[in-house]
Amino acid sequence: MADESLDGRTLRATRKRQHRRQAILTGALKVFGEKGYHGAHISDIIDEVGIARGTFYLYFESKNAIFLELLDGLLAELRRHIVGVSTAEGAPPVVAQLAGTVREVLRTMVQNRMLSTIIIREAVGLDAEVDSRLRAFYAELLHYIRDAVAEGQRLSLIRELDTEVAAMCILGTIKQFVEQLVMMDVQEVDVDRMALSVLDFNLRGLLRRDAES
Amino acid sequence: MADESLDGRTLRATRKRQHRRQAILTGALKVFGEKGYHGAHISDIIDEVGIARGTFYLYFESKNAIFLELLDGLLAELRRHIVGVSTAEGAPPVVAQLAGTVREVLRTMVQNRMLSTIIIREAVGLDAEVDSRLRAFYAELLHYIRDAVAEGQRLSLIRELDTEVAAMCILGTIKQFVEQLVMMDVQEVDVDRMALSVLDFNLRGLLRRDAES
Amino acid sequence: MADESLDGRTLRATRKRQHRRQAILTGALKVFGEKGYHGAHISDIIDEVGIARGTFYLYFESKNAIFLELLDGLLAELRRHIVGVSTAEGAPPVVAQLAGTVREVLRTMVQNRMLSTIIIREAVGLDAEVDSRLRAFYAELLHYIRDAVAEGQRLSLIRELDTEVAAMCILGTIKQFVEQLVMMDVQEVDVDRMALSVLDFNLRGLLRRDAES
Amino acid sequence: MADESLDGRTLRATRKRQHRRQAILTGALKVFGEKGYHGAHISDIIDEVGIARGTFYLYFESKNAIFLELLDGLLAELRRHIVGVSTAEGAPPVVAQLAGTVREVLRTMVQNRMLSTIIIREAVGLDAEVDSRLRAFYAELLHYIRDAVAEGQRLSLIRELDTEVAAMCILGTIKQFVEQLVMMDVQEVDVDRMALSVLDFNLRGLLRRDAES
DNA sequence: GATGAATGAGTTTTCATTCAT
DNA sequence: AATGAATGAAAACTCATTCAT
Repeated sequence: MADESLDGRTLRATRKRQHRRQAILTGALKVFGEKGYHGAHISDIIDEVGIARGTFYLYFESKNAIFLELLDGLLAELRRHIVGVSTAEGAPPVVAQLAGTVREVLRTMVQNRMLSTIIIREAVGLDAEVDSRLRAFYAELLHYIRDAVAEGQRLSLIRELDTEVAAMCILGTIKQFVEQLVMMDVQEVDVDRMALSVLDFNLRGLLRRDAES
Repeated sequence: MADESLDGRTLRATRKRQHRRQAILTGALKVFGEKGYHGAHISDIIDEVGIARGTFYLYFESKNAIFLELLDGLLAELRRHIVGVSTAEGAPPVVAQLAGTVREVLRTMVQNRMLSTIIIREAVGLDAEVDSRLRAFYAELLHYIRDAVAEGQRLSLIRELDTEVAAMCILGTIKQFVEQLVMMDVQEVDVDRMALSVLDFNLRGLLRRDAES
Repeated sequence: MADESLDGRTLRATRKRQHRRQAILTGALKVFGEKGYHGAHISDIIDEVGIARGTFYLYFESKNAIFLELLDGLLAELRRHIVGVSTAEGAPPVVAQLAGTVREVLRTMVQNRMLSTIIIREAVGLDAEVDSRLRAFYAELLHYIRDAVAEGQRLSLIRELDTEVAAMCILGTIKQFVEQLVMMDVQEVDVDRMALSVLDFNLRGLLRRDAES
Repeated sequence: MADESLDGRTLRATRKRQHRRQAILTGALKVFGEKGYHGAHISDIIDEVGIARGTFYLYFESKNAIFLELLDGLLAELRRHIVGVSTAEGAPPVVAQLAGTVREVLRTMVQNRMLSTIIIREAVGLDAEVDSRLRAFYAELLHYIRDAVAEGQRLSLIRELDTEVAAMCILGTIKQFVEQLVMMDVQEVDVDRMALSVLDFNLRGLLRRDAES
């Protein structure tokens, strides 16, 4: 009996702990999103969550640490959606795969509107650690895009061009869309349509097909 | 004699004042570029310029004020290069005009590498004032691009597409290039070639011409 | 049965309580000895003992209270070894009694190495209470030594000298030895030999016997 | 003219700076002496001196830094009085030289009553830096005393004994006297007489000359 | 005008103690 | 009794801005 009740208690305590930890993360996310990293003070976070000063430090080591954790969370989620383009038989067309990735990245960032703002706008230069993680993430992203483009070339879907330049352009268009989406306080955005628009632009460019001739 | 010498003195004093003011702006630009807005302290600026602490406040009202002035300077210079697309007779082709603008924007930002970093990365969220100026600038830029695209459509150079989306994509590609250029510590970059690459990407997209058929 | 078992339970509970109280005292002693009063945190003590934070406060009122209790314990033990010099018939020679006391004091402090460190180095100035107890203890000690010296003079064993000064010197030599012993991490020290050395120095001084003539 | 007046101004400014620096040191000394290292807060020091919080940090890097400076000052002054025993012809007798050193050490510490308190009681264990300087100082002191004792033995002034033990005993007696002097709030103490008493005790010990035979 | 010493509000972080479970 | 999460007062330190000289 004792054991069971102890287990129950411990379990409940652990859950409560996790719950509060999550509450602090959520509050911090809101505050960071509203005020930016430098404008957000520990005081703002604890006021938002409704906890005492010391309680914050019971769950996180510092302002920087909680920010890093939020950042890591978002980057991890983004990475989950960035899966290499597959050319296996039966796999969807490369372009469709790309469209899927673009759509998921946009969707994730719109859902994490507040943190995305910071990632895109403010995070660079905050901190050596933050910097290096962001750099690494963007490098991965560029690498992924470059590979996809190269694969498209191998399949003769994509024309001859500098894959490096193309990757940068694509990344730029995505970032700009996220920034726009995040700045607009629109709750419901048709992310799918947007992803298709971005992709369409990147695939076909501005010119009329016959304008080049 | 007295009058003349006074005039002379006043003149010289005014010139000296202007000169020093400029020196402080230059020093601040360097420091902001190296350390970012929050990392840059008044101490860093006065050390860089070689003036006393109080002197800084004789020329600028606050840290924020000098930053705003630098920002305004860059935005003004950028605006000078963003001239509406002309369809007057004898004007260069629209595409060439666009290429020119892209080239000048890139060139200006690379030349003002340090401040550009801040505009792209850090300035948003600093301050209501800074924010609104940046928003206004980007809005103008988008507007300019949108108009140019629309003009291209009117001339049947540009295919049917959402000019809003196209403008955002183009802005995104440019920003990404600037960020890349600014991050790389390359002194000499072939901005012209880059502008052409960006333009080429934006004009033609990724796909092979015959891949669509 | 109920009564008996209740008594038994009460008894067992009381014993357990005493046992745990002692465990906390021991853990605190170790921590205080290693880190000093200010460097020792309640967290260190409860980690050392393996109890919860709140449990500590079930047994002791405060950090200061447990420190005071440890201090009192050591002082009481030291006092037990400081018995007045006896001149009763059949009593050992005064010098031998002195030697015994010095030996016991050194031995006790070396055995309580950790607490002794604090008494000698850090305890003064911590707290009015701690201060007054230490002052009282040292005053007693000085008094004891002074009396012993005076007794030695009455018995014509000890030369004419200021007993106050002599007592202070003797106390000083003992404290210095304890400090040295405690600083050296030697586990086994020949306390007896040391006590004899100290005593020899104090009795005979530096000079050659014939150097005075 | 300008140069001269500038020099004058600079000179005056420098003097004022030195003066204020000294005032802070003095205030800190008083506060440290009254409350001990841990009990002394920056707030106490700035209240004592009558300056703003930031001003303190204009002159000293941290609480630890100012304490270290005070400590170094006292140790330096003490070292000035600890000059090796000279056996050159015409030099004063070794014992007289020793007496001089003891007298000067006592005098210096009594004059720097407040800091001496901390050195003797509290300083060990404060900080790695403080610790190592104190250790070094005491090691020097022991070395000096040991050498003096050995020299006395070479000159047949001092009897056969363990110079290490003797040095520790002598150091102990001196420390005890300083502690006593510092604790007593007596303003005027006959340091000379005390130094002679200490020395007499250390030289001749307790026993009557004829008691040993 | 120039100087730089002085200011003090504001920020992060620590840790002994309390209290609901 | 035991637990350990929560508390919040208190402390060190920063830095944009002011002001007497």
